[in-house]
Amino acid sequence: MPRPTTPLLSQAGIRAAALEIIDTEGLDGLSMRKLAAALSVSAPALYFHYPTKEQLLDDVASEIMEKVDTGDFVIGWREGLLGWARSYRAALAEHPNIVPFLARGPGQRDASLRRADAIHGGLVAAGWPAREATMIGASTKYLVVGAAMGSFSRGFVDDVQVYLDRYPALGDAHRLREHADAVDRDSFEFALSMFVDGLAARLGRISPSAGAAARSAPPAPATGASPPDPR
Amino acid sequence: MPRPTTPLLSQAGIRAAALEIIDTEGLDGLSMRKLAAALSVSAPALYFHYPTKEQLLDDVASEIMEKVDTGDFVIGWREGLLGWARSYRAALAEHPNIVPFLARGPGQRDASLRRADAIHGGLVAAGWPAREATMIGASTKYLVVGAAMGSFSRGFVDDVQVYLDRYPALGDAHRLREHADAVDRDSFEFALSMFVDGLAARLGRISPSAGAAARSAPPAPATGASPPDPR
DNA sequence: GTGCTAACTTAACACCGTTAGGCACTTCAG
DNA sequence: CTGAAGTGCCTAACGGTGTTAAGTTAGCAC
Repeated sequence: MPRPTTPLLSQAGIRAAALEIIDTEGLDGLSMRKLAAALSVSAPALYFHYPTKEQLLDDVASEIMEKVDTGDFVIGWREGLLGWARSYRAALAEHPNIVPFLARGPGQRDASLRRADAIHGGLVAAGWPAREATMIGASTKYLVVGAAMGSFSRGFVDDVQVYLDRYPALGDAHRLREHADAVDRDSFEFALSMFVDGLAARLGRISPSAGAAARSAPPAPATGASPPDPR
Repeated sequence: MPRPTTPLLSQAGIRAAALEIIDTEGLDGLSMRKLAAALSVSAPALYFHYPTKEQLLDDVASEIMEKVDTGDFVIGWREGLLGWARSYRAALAEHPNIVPFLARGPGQRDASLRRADAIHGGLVAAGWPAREATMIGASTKYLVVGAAMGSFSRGFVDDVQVYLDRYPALGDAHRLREHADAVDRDSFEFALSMFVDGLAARLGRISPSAGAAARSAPPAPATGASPPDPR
């Protein structure tokens, strides 16, 4: 019976169902037919609400990225960078299966640009040259995305392998995954610390006042940290 | 006419053709039928040489990874780490389209383990605690893979966008890609320096002798840097 | 020469994203 | 109150995918 009294589908409902399938069955486990079945509907019905699967995944990805927080830059560049990196990683960790998709999509949405701008502004306000602020943003993203790939999508597990080979006492086979998770979590925090330490030393070199300020209290209130909206 | 006098296919030939398609048409552009056509053969013929497309891609990926070099650890941990990271990134840069696939594949091949072991051994020989050596290896990989994702697969380009928004003089639209490439290359080197600087400072703290040695000349010849073959 | 295996062929299966066309229901114009 | 328009679903179908099954013939061992 076509055309039901009250609509069966909505964009939000479709996104939610899609994300659930991705979480439980992986990215490859999501097909339009399976998604439709989960919503008790025929596959083509979805195309009335989303023009394409790609578009749907884009929206799901954006929804996930909304949990990324760049607010800590008002405290200081160090805090801002750490807060951003950790919330970014946490967002990806909640839905590891979608990470491979994120690696393709342009992600050029407004929200994405706004975040990039907050980061850039926060760094420049703290005394970083604009060019280096760009590179710091890119570098941090490399760490997060790289960690997400390594940890969640099960690729590149050789480090863990070697680790376990070397300490067989820890290597009860059935605990491999949780050990791998722990190693990855620690490695991410380790990388982040080393990177930020390197940054702090450099900032002290190129802008001693800003470097010193960051080492004790936050610098002058970060007004002017929000440049004009890009685009 | 089945069963030709001289075999038409070989694993190496199939891999080469597959990589060429991936390079020119992208990862999605590779289908078994198209690959077969490029080799003037019917699609099922490929299955006589490779049990599955996944397996074929795995082999192609391994071939690419063979150019990764971990030899510089005999000079010192810093040189070893930098050499590894750069050759790793270079290998991925040569075939950017396959990077998204690398993010899934287990890569638990022997060669991969041997590399991980060389890295671990080189770091430990230089005075790093085993646990931290593991994390350094993982961290470096995060940087390389994250950079590969950001640069090559065109995802996450917002940084470049903001950069260009801020310096419109540089932003001749037709040069966007080359600017993006430059920003990414610089950002990778920047991230690597900051990370290694942070590491050097830490090593100086936890093992002053090793830290000092690394700052001047290489330490004692790195014999004992090659632990038993894992697995 | 007979039989066995290797290396291909064509046909076909089940699935995929997506489009075309039909049908019942709601909404609004006159 | 009637009729037209449009909405939200349906089934059928297209061209594509990875992969399997079954058939055919060349080369080789005995």
